[in-house]
Formats: sequence, structure tokens, C-alpha cells
Amino acid sequence: MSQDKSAISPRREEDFPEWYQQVVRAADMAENSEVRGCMVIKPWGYGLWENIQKQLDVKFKETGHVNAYFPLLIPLSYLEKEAEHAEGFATECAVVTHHRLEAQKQPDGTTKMIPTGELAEPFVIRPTSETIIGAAFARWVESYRDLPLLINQWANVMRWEMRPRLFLRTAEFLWQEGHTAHETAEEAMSETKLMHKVYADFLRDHLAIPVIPGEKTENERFPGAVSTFTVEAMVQDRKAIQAGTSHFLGQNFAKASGIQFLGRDNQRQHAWTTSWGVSTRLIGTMIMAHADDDGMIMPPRMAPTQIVILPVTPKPDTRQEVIDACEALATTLRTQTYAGEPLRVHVDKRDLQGGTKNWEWIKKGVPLRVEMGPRDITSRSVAVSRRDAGVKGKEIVGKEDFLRNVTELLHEVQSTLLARATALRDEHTKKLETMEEFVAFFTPKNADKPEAHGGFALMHWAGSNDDEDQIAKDYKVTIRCIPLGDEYAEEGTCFMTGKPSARRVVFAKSY
RNA sequence: CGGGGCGUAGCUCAGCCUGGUAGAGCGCUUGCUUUGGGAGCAAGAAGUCGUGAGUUCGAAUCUCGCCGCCCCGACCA
Repeated sequence: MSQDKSAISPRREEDFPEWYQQVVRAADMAENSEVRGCMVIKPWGYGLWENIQKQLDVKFKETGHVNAYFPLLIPLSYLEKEAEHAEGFATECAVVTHHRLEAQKQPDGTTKMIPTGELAEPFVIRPTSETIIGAAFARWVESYRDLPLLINQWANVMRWEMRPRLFLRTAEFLWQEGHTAHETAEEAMSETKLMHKVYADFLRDHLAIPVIPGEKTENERFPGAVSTFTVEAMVQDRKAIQAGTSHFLGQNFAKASGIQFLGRDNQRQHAWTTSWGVSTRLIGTMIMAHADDDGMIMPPRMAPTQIVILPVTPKPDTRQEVIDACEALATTLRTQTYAGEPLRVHVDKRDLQGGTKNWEWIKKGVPLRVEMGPRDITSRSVAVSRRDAGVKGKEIVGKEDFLRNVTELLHEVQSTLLARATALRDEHTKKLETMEEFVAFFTPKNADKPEAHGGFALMHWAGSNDDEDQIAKDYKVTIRCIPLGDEYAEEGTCFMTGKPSARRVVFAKSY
């Protein structure tokens, strides 16, 4: 066994998609289920989702939203109310057509269940809930005094995707969908932008992932939206991933669902609505952004367990003493807080070999590993390993020093991950001017076995929707967003049409 | 829906071309040894070989149908 063998095979540069799947498996976060396209989210993966929920929910509440829950099943006719929306989701809907089964005994003794009781109107398993929430809003809103309506729901949705991938694109996924209704267009737009910013901040400060906030082009817009805002992240194969979206829906859905109110001017009018969401895709994004060739690396703020304590028990007669000392250390640690939450500490008391346990936690990506054995008890020290540093790295520190610095250590790991992800993104973000440069940037050197290549190309753009489609078709590169920042505003010439352009857009290959 | 691949032990797969009724590694259980480390030795548990039919004395192996999954596209969070 060579010394520099990595825990995950293949490595990132050898085969990124396969590496990704191996990390998910090695970290024990999820597995494919017997149901096509649907995954089983295992505790270590679900723990991440719970932290996403907990921490985002605080932000939603802080910005005035409340949670509610709406049905899984949507009457088919509801989806027909908004034409663009209906068309957008038509090809990926699971449809419920029956409401009972009849048990039929077969000659061979087995039982077959035959669907009966056909529904007069089929239901669609929600691919998103604009229509059914819109119907509720229509009932709830009568006066401008009922507005704004600021609702969020944590739910599962189903989209019958052609090619599922764990966390990144599954047929069923977990998400939150915010739905709001407002008196004016301006108010709805500022809500859209507020939540867009909440997502960008959350990704950066909690997931340690920098994003480029921007607006989608018409081609990439949510079906039925007037404008769609996105946060785009770059992961380690330099592709873009849409990590969250916030939509300004204008009055489209209000008109489709009949959300009307009597205004201050005593005129009956349609409300202005928004919707916004992030999903379990965030977990896939975190993996692709932070994991390395030894497995997952959890950002401390999100890690289900931030510190794992590994008792080193070489002699049976000192075993209990060591375990007691580890438990005591854990208890002391749990009285401390990081980012406003008590430290999440686990003592791994399983009767396994130390090396086995150590590697398991490396692969799971727990931010800090702490080893304590008989000698450490005597010398009042602990051996601390940071997951963001080399796997072999281990620092012997005094226990008191460790207790004093532990939150700072977690903070450092968190910062390191953000700094790394930011450096990767910046290194592979290029301002390009010509079609030649553009094509070269996105063309792998080895066409048979493409290496990681490209990144974010900041281009001047003044093309049409068709031009955009053409680029997508020819190079598999799309406009990820029209970024909001001032640094992207500058006069230039569109690299495709030669027309003048006032702003650069972000082109990239994407998930 | 197109193109490729695959369904054999919990997992990864060999065996199939050249039919004779099941194997490896990892994992699991037990014992011994080892122990600041993903260890070693030994024993053991575990599979109606995706499914249905056909050919045959005999099918994991050959033929046909069906089902499912994975990968690469088109579609998408």
C-alpha cells in the first residue's frame, strides 16, 4: 500500500463524475434506492439537510416569513392555468390516476394488486407548488390589508428527470419553496431581491461557497416568471451549478389563480407574487465544492458532527479511563458555542481499530478529529487533526489550549474552505473578448477523455435568444447569469454579434 | 426518446465465447495474535445467477421476449 494512496478512487482529475459518486458513498450520505431516480438520504447526509433547514429557517423568520404546508397532490387542471408554466413542467410530471387497489389471487398463489377506482380528474405530484398555493392565496386575500402574504413551505417535490444523479438531480427531492404575494410590483421585486441576497449570503457564510448573484436570461428563466434571479457557484471541475433561485412572477400567477384584492384606491386588482427555493442540491454542491481525494470535507457550520473524539485504547485496563476522559472532554466542549449553536461533538466508542475509525471520519469529512489516549491523559494533551489539512497532519496540543481555541479552529476551517473555493473560482474566471478565445477556453485538450477545463467566461453579450441557443448547441455552454455587480458593467462589443454591450455576462458549462 | 453498458453472496465483480448444476476480493460473525492505528492468521454464515419462455439428458452459460439499473446526449434545481 503506497503512502500517498487516496481514500477515494478515482481522484478528481481522473474522473470527476465517478469521484463524486464515490465520495457520496464513502461519506455514507446517500444511496440509490430501488425506486428509479429516487435516493435514500442516509443520516450523515440528512444531518446536513437538517442543518440547512434549521439555519435557513432562522433567516426566513428574520425576514418576516412563516411556514405552512400544502398538499402533495395538485389537481391536473391547476397546472393548466398558466400556459408557460404548464409547458415548462409538462414533460416531467408523475400523475396519479387511481385511488384504490384490488387484490387478485393468482393461480400460483401470489397476489397481484390491480389499480381500480379511476379518478375523474387526475392529480399531479407537485413539481412545484405555485398553482396550489396560488389557489389558497386567492381565498386568503381580499384587501390590501391582507398583504403582503409571506409563506414558506419545507416539502418534497417530484420531477421525472431523464438522468438523475444523487443530490444534484433526483426524481424526488427535498426543498423549501417560498411564496409571497404583494400589493405592488416594487414590493414584490424587492422581496425577490431580498431572498436572492439571503441565498447568496447563506451560501457564502454557512456553506463556504462563493456565488455570483445575477439574473437569468429569458431562455433560462423559470416557466411563467417575469424575471428569475440565481446564485451560481463554481465547483471543482469548473462547471457552474445553480444553487438557488428567486423569481419575480409579476401578475402572471395572480391572474392564473385569481389572487385579487381591493386596493387603497378602492379598485379590484391582481396581486404581485414571488417564489424562491433551494433544494437538497445544495448538498451535492457542497460535496463538489469542498470534498477532496480522501472524501468529504464538511464546512464546520453545516457539519452534523463538528468534532469527533477518538479514544485511543491500546490496553484493556486503561480503556474505561480513556473513554471516561473522552466523554468528559465532549461534555466540556458541548458547553461552548460556535456560530450561535452548541458544539456538535461525538465520541466514537466503537470497538474498532483506531485506523479504521480515523479513516471513516476522514471520508465523512468531520472538520476536527481529536485523539486522546492514556499518554495524553497523563500529559493533559490531545492530538488534533484538521480535515482541511493533510490527512496525516496531527498536532499535539494541551487540552486547556485546545478548549480555549476550539471555536477559533472551527472558524479557521470554515474560512479556509471559503478561501479555497473563492481562489478556485477566481483562478478560472476569465474576461474574454473574441469567439476564438471563447471556443479555446471551453475546448478540452484531450477530446477523448476531457480533463477539467474552462470555467466562468465573462463575455460581452448582445445576442438574441436564438444566438444563445446556438452557443449552447455548439459548445454546451450557456449564460449562467447576467451578474448584478458593478464590476461587470463596462462598455464593450458582443463576441458573437459585434453589437455594442454595456455589461459582461457569465458563460459556463453547467450542471 | 437516441447511443453504449450491465443485471451472479451485503458491496465490487470473475465465470458465459468453448453448456455439466457457483467463485474471488472486500464486508459480516467467532477465536487467537496484534494495537497511537485503515494489521495478521484460522474457522464460519451468506446466492431459487433480474424475470418468463424456448433449445437440450442437462442452462448463470445458447435463443427470444419482458422488467430494471447505470453511463453519454436531448430536458431540468
